[in-house]
Amino acid sequence: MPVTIYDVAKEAGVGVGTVSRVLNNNPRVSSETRQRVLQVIERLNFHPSPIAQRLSLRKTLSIGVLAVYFTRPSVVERLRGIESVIADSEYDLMVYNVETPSRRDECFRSTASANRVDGLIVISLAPADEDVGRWASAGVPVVLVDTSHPTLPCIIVDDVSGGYEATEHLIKLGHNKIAFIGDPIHTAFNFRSSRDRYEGMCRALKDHNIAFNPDFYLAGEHGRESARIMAHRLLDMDDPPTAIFAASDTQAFGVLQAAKERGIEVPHELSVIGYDDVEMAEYLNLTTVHQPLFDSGLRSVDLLLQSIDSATAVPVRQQLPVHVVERSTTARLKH
Amino acid sequence: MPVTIYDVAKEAGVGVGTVSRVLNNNPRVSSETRQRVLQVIERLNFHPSPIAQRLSLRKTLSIGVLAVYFTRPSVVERLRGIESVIADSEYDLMVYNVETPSRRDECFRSTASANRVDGLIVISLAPADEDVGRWASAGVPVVLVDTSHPTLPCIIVDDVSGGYEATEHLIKLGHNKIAFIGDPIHTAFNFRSSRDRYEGMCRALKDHNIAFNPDFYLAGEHGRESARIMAHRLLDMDDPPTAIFAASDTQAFGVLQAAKERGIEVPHELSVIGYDDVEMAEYLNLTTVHQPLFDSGLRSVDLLLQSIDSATAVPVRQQLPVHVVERSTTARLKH
DNA sequence: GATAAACTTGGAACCGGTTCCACAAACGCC
DNA sequence: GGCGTTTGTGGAACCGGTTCCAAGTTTATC
Repeated sequence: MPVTIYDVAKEAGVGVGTVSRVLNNNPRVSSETRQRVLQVIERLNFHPSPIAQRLSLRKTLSIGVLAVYFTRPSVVERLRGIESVIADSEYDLMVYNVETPSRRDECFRSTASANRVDGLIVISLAPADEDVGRWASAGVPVVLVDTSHPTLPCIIVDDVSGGYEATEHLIKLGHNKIAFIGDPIHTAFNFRSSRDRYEGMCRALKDHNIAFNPDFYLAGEHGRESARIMAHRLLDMDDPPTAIFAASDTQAFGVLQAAKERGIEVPHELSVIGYDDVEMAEYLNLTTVHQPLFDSGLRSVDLLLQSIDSATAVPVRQQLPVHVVERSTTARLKH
Repeated sequence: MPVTIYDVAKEAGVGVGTVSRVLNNNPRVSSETRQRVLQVIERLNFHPSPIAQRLSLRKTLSIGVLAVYFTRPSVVERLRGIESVIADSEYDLMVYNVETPSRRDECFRSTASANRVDGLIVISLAPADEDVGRWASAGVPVVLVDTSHPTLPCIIVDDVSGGYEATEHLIKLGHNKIAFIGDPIHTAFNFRSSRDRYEGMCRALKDHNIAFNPDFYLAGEHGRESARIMAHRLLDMDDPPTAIFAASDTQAFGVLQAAKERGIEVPHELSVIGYDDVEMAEYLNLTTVHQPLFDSGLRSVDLLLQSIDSATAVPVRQQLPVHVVERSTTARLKH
């Protein structure tokens, strides 16, 4: 039923090779023949089958993106960066969302066979050496975003120094009772960012000779609600913190909610700083650590397309800058 | 280099047909042969090429989602519903993001050739008869979400009655100076929802014999910032509205921002109601009209898979329910 | 023990493109 | 006019699966 290259060839009185050459703008076709073929293509409304092209070219013409919780604001922003580059390329974008370890393993495995995707971007998921080996032997180029591996190109931010800067910002405002709210140490996906941000915090405290009260470290399931509850725990203490560093904006929102619920005024009675600088952070005037989310997506595709073309994957480690964006949830304490 | 079905066949000492039958769990293979072939498959680490399968089966095994502004919270939520069903199916998910009319046309056109996608979900974009015709002649099943066409299955909500209910909620609280903030009448993508919600509002006012002040209708580019500015325009009036109905939660957030900037207390001095019930609405305690976003995505895939299987696309018009969620941005006026 | 039916199996044809090779025609050169 | 080169073209082979048909083998039936 659908029109094929053979139909076009027969109708135009030429061979299939010639039609193919016309399609691919190969100069070795006389201009009269080219005209004739183009007219037939137009008349029959012929569109070459992408699948047949893919089989023949041995390329899938699509690149996969493997993301955890792809509806989280920060991930969405990265995806937007990725999409913006892919839309202008010859590639299609396949999205694989991961919400369970088994789904992750399934995705890691299935993308590691030839002819599934021409390249893969993995967001926030740390692949094991075994996974990396499978991709390598299948010849699938991979770029990591917000996670890293010694042999793979990756786009990251320095979460340790982000945590350091956030903390230093609070210290400079005169705080020394600073609490941390973050993700569990052992998550299903082994996320590093919360831990790194915490480490940055510890270093900053140490550099400023501030002792850290271990009770001020709280970790729980990622999410606003969980952070809200943890914040209440902190504020219930006899000697509560005067500032809270949340490992993400989402968690910072939970902290703000808790403060509101108890009538604690932010920032004059409590300073709150987040991390990510998602769109809502600006709206809610949240002081936070900005990281270039959109840009990270954009660059990851650039890197991927490069390593698809060059075939020799050069492991590049691009570290993007972070900086504190001061808004109105942090301030010097009112005495 | 990659292992093919021929390699497996030769290694196992059988024909390719037999290997294929083993792969597809065809019962017409003796169990000894099956065992032998499976062992070879395991040993050679063979994975059938999806592309070759697709060409041979004449199916792409992927379904496309065409979304406008796929990072908008409401769209993300629909996508999540879509993804949750597709992840469990044999299909891959291809995402096409549209931000300009030319990109929309390009996507409409490119998806309408055979062998690109097995089915298509279109979110919030109204296809022209011409587009629908192209899909039909290419035999591509299409399901529409948040938009409709007489000959295509679609998942919608009744925006008119949503607007009606929102307005009635305000009226019952004693408001009769109610303003509307929505999208421009003529958008690049010809969105209907804002207009329909406005129409619902008009009907409710009429049913309650409340005259509508035309100055209370403001339309501008979708977005928080634009809504904020429009809200200021309303509140600058000599006789300003006591309640504002925003055509989306995002716009309602802009209204709340404006109120805050002028020290107007919500809800006692001004009531604000939104539309969509995105996640942030709950956090910000925004009274709004809930529409089942996740569910709309979910159902659209169900419908699509159904019409892929049955081949005879039964035009179904599923109308999902909406209801007002009362939170704390609407209240009776304080005198 | 002959015949039919059921079960297995191999392999060619096919899906719809690309590409390489062979060959013919045109051209330039001496 | 003969010979090498360039240009244009057709078509076979190939990409890696699925499926159908023919044929061989086994089992059931009388």
